[in-house]
Amino acid sequence: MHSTIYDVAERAGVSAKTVSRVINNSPLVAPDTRRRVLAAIAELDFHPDSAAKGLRQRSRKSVGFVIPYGSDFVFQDQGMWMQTNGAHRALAERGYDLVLAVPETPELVLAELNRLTRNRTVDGVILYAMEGADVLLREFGRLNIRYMSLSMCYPEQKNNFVDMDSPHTAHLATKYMIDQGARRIGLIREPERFFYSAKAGSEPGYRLAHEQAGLAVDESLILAGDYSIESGYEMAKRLLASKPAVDGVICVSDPMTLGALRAMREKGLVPGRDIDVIAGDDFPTTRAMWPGLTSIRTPLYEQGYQAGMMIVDYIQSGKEIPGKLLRGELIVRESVRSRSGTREGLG
Amino acid sequence: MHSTIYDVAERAGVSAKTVSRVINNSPLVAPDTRRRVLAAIAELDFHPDSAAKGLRQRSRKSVGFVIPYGSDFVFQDQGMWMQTNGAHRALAERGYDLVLAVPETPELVLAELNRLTRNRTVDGVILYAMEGADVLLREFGRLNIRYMSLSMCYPEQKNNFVDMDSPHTAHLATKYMIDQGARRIGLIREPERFFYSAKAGSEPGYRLAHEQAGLAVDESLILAGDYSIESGYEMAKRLLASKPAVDGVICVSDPMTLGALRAMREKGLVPGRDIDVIAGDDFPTTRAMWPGLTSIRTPLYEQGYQAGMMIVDYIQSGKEIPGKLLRGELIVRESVRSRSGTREGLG
DNA sequence: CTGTTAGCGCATTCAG
DNA sequence: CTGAATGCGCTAACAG
Repeated sequence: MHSTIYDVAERAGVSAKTVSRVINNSPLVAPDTRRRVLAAIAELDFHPDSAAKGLRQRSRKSVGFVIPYGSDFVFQDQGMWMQTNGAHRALAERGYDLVLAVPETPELVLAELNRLTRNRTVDGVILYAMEGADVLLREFGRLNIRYMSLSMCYPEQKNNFVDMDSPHTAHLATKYMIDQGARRIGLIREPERFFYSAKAGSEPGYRLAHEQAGLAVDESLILAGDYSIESGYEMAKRLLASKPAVDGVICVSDPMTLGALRAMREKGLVPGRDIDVIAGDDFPTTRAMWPGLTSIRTPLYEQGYQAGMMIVDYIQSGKEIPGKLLRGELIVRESVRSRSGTREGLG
Repeated sequence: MHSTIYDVAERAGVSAKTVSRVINNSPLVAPDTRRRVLAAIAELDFHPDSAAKGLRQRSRKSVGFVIPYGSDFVFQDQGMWMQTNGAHRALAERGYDLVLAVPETPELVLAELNRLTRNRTVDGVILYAMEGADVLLREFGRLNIRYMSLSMCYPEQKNNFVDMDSPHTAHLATKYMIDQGARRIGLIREPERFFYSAKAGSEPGYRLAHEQAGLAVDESLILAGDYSIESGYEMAKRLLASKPAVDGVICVSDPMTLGALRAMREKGLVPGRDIDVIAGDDFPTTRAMWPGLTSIRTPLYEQGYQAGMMIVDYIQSGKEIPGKLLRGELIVRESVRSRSGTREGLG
């Protein structure tokens, strides 16, 4: 049924080791020999057994993609899928497989990671940041587990992460809204438990923009969501109830934006006409539903891709990789009123 | 660093084989011996090398989840992620890992599958249905590859699939809309290339409901989308331009629904006030954005879960598994006008 | 109930 | 440039 390296060797009239050399692209094979071996491989449709290879080389050529599943936001979040896809692409390019892991509770995370790495199912892991990840990461150091985290997990983390430069994007968004004339801007920011993401999330950027504009920050206008639709709704309701009323809202994720928009709809407020809105992720589905929604576009696919590349670098070099920050961009549409020009609302 | 089965054996004062028996839950071990071995395993934090095990047992205890990547709809589709998650959960429960594969072009699909299975990286695959899958599946038979397809891949497929009972759901939706008074209902259905999904997709259900109501079907009102937002937009534009005008639209997926809603918005039509709409998937994000959107809810997580269970059954029994159809439900909200009662529109 | 022997398929010595 | 011997860590087969 399955042919082995010996079958190929016999057919090509060489030793198994030579076949092995060809498989592994060793330069120490005569061109003609290589050709004969390649032909034999093709004829027999030979595929080297990954388990045997892994046993011998102590590497499975695969990476775990670990998503600690804690709440439903995981399922509501297209971003997760984009990151996964980016990581997969990078790994595939480097010859690694992606093994998905979704521990159901925080307590299971370490056990699952331990299993995957200790039994050599994977050579390393990409870990979605979550509460308590800082503790985990230190444990990894002790256990010698190669990892990359998607988002920073603690303030001093210097290596092995890919995160968004949230302060930068938040600054862009806030500055833009202020420049257009908004004066009381609500911020629905990252959850506390991801707060160390990119050196403290969006808040510093928001504050900086205010400072630069000579505007005081009303602390009650900074609220943390948990990335869910519901939290966006709740936080926006609070913001809309503030006095004096907010004239703009910035949401750092699309699901939260959806919730916020619902709260506005309930009050009869139309984004771009009655209130300013900057949305979070610029997912295709959000774009389609709310034409003209000015958005922060975060390179999520790219984030996953970078993480994939970096974990392979780490695995192959054995050296930790300096963390990387990715910048999003502001996509200007019509949900922020232009006080200087004509008033344009959304249909 | 990593301890082996021999280390454990030595520490427990038994042979390696006995340790092996304990690891594999063989009943042929004295309770006391088992305890001693278990203790040694814990003390050494021993995890049996999956490669060595796989080599010996000719099984990696893993399943490939293959998503042929052809177009962006993959990224727009939260359903994919739900299915993946369902499959992962089932596999985890059965002790299998999930290996993600996303071949970039149709030509690469077979090569990738061949690699994964022939080199024993996976024991079987769950394959997302796509154009040409029927040909692939026959090839699998020849190569003795265990597979489950998400959706039927050809009309006569009897085994190894999990699909939605689309005719049933479409019938539910269409009947409901007719009962509420709609008379010219547009259907934006599955793409041609997935048309064999569930014995010909939604169309039969749509037709049946018309027949039962004594209504003729206007063929020009049945249009195929490609699951993308854009296609929903285009198809809806055509439907809205038909004469006499359609008074209702049924979309079989949420992204297509979003496109359709945009087309309606452009014409100033409000669902539930000026036109009836039944949406496709009932994703959380869609629910949040369009309160009151009457929807078909399809059990996508369940579909993945079933596929996971069934592929393991197939792998372990060696026997093909009869295909399974899952039924969605109709979630009634307010986007279909009730001609009998009061007229209620959407805010 | 437990141990011994052998070998899964490949790649790493170390020789030529 | 090529090959022979050896073993990665584990478990089937076969004893006891």
